[in-house]
Amino acid sequence: MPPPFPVEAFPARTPAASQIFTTVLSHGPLTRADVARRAGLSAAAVTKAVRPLIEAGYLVEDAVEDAGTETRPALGRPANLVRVDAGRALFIGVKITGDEIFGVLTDLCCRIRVARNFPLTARAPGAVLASVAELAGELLTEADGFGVPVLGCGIAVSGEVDRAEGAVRYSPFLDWRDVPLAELAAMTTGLPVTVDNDVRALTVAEQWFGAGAGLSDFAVVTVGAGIGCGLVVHGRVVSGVHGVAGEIGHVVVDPAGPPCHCGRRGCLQAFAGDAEIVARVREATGTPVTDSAGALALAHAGHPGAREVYARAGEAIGRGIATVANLLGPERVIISGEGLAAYDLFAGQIRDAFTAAAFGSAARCELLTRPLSFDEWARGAAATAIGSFVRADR
Amino acid sequence: MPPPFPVEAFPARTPAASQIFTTVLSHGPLTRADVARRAGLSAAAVTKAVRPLIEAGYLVEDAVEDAGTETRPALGRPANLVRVDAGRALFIGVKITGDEIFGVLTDLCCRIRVARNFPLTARAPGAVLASVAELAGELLTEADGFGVPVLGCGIAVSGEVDRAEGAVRYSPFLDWRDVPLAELAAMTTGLPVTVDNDVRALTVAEQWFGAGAGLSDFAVVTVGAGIGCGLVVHGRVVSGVHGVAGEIGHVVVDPAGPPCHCGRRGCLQAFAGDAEIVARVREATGTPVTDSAGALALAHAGHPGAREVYARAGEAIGRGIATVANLLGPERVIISGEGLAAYDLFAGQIRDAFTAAAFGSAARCELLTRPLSFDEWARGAAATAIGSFVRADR
DNA sequence: TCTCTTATTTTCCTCTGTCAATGAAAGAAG
DNA sequence: CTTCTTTCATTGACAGAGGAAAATAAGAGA
Repeated sequence: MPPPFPVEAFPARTPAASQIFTTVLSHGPLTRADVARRAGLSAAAVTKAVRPLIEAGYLVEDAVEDAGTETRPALGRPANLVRVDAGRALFIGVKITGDEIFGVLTDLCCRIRVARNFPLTARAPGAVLASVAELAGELLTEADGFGVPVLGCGIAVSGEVDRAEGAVRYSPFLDWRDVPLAELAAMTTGLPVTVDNDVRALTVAEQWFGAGAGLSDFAVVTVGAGIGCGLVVHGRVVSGVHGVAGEIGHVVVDPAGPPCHCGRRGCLQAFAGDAEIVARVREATGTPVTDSAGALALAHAGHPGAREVYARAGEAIGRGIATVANLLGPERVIISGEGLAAYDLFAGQIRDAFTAAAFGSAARCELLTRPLSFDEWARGAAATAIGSFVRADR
Repeated sequence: MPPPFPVEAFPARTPAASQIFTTVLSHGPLTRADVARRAGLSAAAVTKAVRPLIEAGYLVEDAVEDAGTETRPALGRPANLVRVDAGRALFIGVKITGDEIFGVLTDLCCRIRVARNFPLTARAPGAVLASVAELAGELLTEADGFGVPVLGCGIAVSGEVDRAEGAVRYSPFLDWRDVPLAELAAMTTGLPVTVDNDVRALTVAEQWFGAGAGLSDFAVVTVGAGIGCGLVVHGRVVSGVHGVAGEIGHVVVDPAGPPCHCGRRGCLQAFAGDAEIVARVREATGTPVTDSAGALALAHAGHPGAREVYARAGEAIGRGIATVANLLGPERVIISGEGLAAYDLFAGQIRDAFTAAAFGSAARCELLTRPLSFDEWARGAAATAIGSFVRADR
């Protein structure tokens, strides 16, 4: 969405410059020669593209200090490392849930500097927007202390989101339909705003700054209140033609399984969603647990019924991941989300079910876990803002 | 794979030229202005790129004859249509199955001109290669009659195929592992050879010449001996990092379902594979049917048990398609394959199951059926060869 | 100091695709 | 019948992106 007033622009007009910057951003300090190799460009092109980025302060050249002698080859001229100046700019990321909003202030390398969260009392777009504006305002005040500009704001919402248009098409949790959130938020915050689906935002963060860096094909599976999945295919996040993609939560794992709130039976969600696990533990143990912590405690205490519930959840998750792997053949699947608190309880089942259901070479896909605090969702939103900033016009 | 001797090269060095040619190839005769709009280029670029292609005979300019007055706007200079000269070159496509090989000779627009098939008696690479050489030889002889050169050969094999390397990594039906088929076949046929997975080849054919033309995201689901799926995401066919993708056949639809030859239970394949349907019809009706035709006849005769088998197959297919739609959000799913002979028996179930299991806007994905003769598999292989020829070095 | 090796920069140079101007070929208006 | 208007197509000048090769830089070792 166009910002309401002129904002500093990223000085990378050519595709090569964007590519070079993102290479440095994702792969830490690199020599120019390395950048050239990774990006498939000539050394000359790198030199030319890097100069304006250094002049603008987005990149810095480290002195030849051999920070890690072991990596430097003995021969030849010592290389100069180029890296992103993380402190050059700040970004705001906001994750909106049905009853709370989380905000973070990050640097250019998407490291969290400040985190804030508010309860959300009303869900009407206007009310939420006011909360977002207040949160952003607080973060902007914090940002003043850093003496560098805030260059963008990302907002993550679950549901169907049209990132290009900056509109929330449908959000069940907020009960929104076709809300032009980017435009509205840009108006109230005075920043360029990027709106994206929450799981996709997290996927972008992994792609640029996490375990997906440098991979052309990977998936992120989030386990928590819902089961989500973000996909990167051919190096690009999959959004789906209609804004829906990665809906793994309602893939039917077992038609005879427990009923799901979506009306069907045996959805992955019904096996492994937070609330569903709690309900299932309650049934299985007869103990009136009311939240994940309670269910978790019961299972950790060794209650066989509770453990069984987690085991079945793990099995369902593993099978869901295998489905993704069979369909897309990703290089890696990153398992993440708040639900990982219970990881020890279903890690084995996830792996076993995955291995059993993965077909042929799809089984060579690597499974990786990455615990996730709730702030990281907001960080994902910030990552989308950084992405928008860096490649403003394509 | 590099051809063993110099072959005519496609005169399109720049990305724009390739793009322009493929636009004309996929979208029939177009005016230059239309091409420019579709390809997002300037009219000048189109004029310049088209000239050498016309000179080389790959494109022709139709006279201003208003073949379809209704489409022509009343105002302005009449446009000249540019189209591909289908007869400018020929290509060979070969599909290898476990017991037969199918070959076609197609023109540049991938229309079948000649079709041939051989039984396959031995499956060792050497023996198969000899058959392929013989088949290609016959087709080359036929090609002589057309007076235009054969510019490439595509070979489609089921299993894991590394198209870039031209190698068959693993083919269960042929019991091959790491066979450098492209290189070998190039040697024996004297043509540039492209090797790809059979379902992906079919998907390429749809993408360039069929119902997927112009779509950036779609899927092809084939129903036949096996259940396959080819995916196009972001305008590119998905191959998977390890050469496996679209393995929908062994997605578990119902853990309590019938056993599958892969060792699990309730795979989509176990519900809807040809042989599995026949077996299930036999069980359900007690009639010793031995092939699809028999099973089909029984169902068409109204035998309730047989109909039920087809209905369950349709349900499983619909659920599999919904899984694809939920994960990738394609614009269209093309249902194809020999199994469509039974389409009337499970069309309703496919649609119902799809609608029930598709999540939110994913349900807006269009389902399209396209009956498929067996020669079309070979045509798919030819399409990959045309693709390789047209964008030889990107 | 000289040589060897690799990194980086500089200096052309090619080459692609755009821009703006111009020519063409209709039908419409007068 | 002439002149306008509109859209298609072509041309030539041009910007500017990225490559190749040569020049320069900076250490290690002889």
